[in-house]
Amino acid sequence: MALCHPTNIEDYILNAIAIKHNDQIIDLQTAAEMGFEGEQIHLDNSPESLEVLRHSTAHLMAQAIKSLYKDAEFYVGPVVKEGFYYDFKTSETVGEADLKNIEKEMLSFAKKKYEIEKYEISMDEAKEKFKNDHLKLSVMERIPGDRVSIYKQGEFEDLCRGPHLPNIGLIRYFKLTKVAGAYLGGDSKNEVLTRIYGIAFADKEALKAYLDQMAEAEKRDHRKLGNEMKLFTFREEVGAGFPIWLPAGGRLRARLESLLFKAHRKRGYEPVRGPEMLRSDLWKTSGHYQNYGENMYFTNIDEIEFGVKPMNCVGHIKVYEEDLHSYRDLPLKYFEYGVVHRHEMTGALHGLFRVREFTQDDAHIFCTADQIEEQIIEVVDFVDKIMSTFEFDYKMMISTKPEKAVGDDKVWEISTNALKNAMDKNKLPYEIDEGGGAFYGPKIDIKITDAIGREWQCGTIQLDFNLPQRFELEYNGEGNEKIQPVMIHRAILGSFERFIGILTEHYAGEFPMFIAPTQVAIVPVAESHKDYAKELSDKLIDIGADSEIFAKNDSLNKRVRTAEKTRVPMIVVIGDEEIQNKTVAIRDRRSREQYNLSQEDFLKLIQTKINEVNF
RNA sequence: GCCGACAUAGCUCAGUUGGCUAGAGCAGCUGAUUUGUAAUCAGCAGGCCCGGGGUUCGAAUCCUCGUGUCGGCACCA
Repeated sequence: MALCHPTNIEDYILNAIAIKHNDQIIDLQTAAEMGFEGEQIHLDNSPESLEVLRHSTAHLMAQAIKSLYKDAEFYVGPVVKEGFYYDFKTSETVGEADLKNIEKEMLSFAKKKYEIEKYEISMDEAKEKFKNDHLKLSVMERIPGDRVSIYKQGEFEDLCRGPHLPNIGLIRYFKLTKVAGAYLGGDSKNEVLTRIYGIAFADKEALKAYLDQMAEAEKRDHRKLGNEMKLFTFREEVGAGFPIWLPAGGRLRARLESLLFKAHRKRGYEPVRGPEMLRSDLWKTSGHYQNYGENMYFTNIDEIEFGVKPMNCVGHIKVYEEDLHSYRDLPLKYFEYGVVHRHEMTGALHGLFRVREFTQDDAHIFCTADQIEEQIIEVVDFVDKIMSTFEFDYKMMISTKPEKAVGDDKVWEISTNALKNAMDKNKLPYEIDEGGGAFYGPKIDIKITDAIGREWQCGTIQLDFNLPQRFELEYNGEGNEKIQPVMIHRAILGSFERFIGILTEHYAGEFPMFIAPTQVAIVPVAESHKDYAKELSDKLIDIGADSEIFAKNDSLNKRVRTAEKTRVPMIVVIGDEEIQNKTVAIRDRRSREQYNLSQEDFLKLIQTKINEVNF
């Protein structure tokens, strides 16, 4: 297919902005010189088109920045999942308020409709050209070969491999979204550059849809909803990263805990509990003192140093040590809603997603090497049961042996294969994170995506050969020989804090009946109906449901509205009619319907809804 | 920890270039009203303007040091 060389912007919109050749996006500048033919890419919102558009928008932004900040030097400006960014440096401070100015400048450049030209020069020439930009020079250090391409639009030139739009006039619908600091090369030892993020689309509608979607996501932010629904709070005087659970959050959490408790008992786990602080000597034995001490909190009691636990393994090991064990006893499974403290860096704290004190649904399985696979399968199954109950999309990653590791290769191979087999047998997809395992063993991480697309690790399943060895754990084998057990460290929700945060965003606060802080809102029509409301409320408690009576001295409409705003799953209105007929008038939030039920059927319905979920 | 921004009533937010007694809506309290499915009316109360220090005749407002929060980066056993 021949390529046209349009003479005005409108023609570009009609014609291709780039072509796709052997799955590679080739811009017109490159195609013109190389004569490639291929599938046309038009300016639309396809991934290929957006890739080109956003890359060029990043350049346009750099052009605007250069024009506003004369001493600006530029590092890299790639296209990423959520748009694009450019890292740069200037002597002036760039804040959020400056984004509008930069956008304005970008638009005024775009109006000039500069052609984006491409030419190649030798590396030496490039180094001469960018000799005043030490950031660009450091980019060049990493480029192999001795020729580089330069893209030029108006006076602005940038070292770049492309692909780019043919003309900057095509860039119209974009927005600079955030300004941030970022370490050069992603390494905290390096200097900090200014990074501006932006987004661009082919048309106005797509940009608007994107911005609306972001605004929607913001509404379901668990920090906002947690505040509105009074689930939890943080207070400056209490300290950063230490959540306070309010009654509504406490009820929700208690429901989750009790469901999960039963689920563990069904699978043969025994509840145990270790102390909150253990002597530092134990942390030295486990290796945490040496390797992770800077993330732990320590205190002295009678001149003996104690470490507040950052995990529950050691406590469970002490449970294991309390008895002699036979191979016949294994697997042994201990679980605990273990409160742990970790010194997270201030900048890492984020609502309930990242805190300094949290409760893990933690368990340790002590088993024989032969049992690893079946135990993994059981845990993966457990995870899937819970994730599918909540309709979560989740992703699993198997992390393999890292550089720094303990245990011999053979054991690593067996355990890594055990993880892979378990996944394959369940036909569960997974990704491999090569070398991303813990130093004591490979692991499977379960990641859930939040309302704005960020991935958060929740559950984890880790094979541990290190701690059993360090603590010299053993059991008696068939021939009465001493054998070292294998330890599987696992958490399914990960932590109640993070999981409830994600649940809140997932349901936008509209929790399903079985987990909701309050199951039913009761609205008596008039004062004379309050007794019946109380009666109903008591009956609900008897079947394990929480309710709230809205009997304030307000209009009925107002109280229905208030009840609705609490996001309670079901509202029942009761008045003379209901009392006389022993019925309730139901308003179901999910189905948006109103209907009547006899009191008996209503209670049965609630009971069914609460009990229909088991993990 | 790093870069940038922010912190005013329980909540959401006004508060001009430093200058009157720091305001509003919602929530709360009191009264009237007793309501049939998303806001009844009236009144009242509510503030160490995040904390310490400074500049100034005068600071919610300017400077400084903390604390906390937000957006990223780095970190996340």
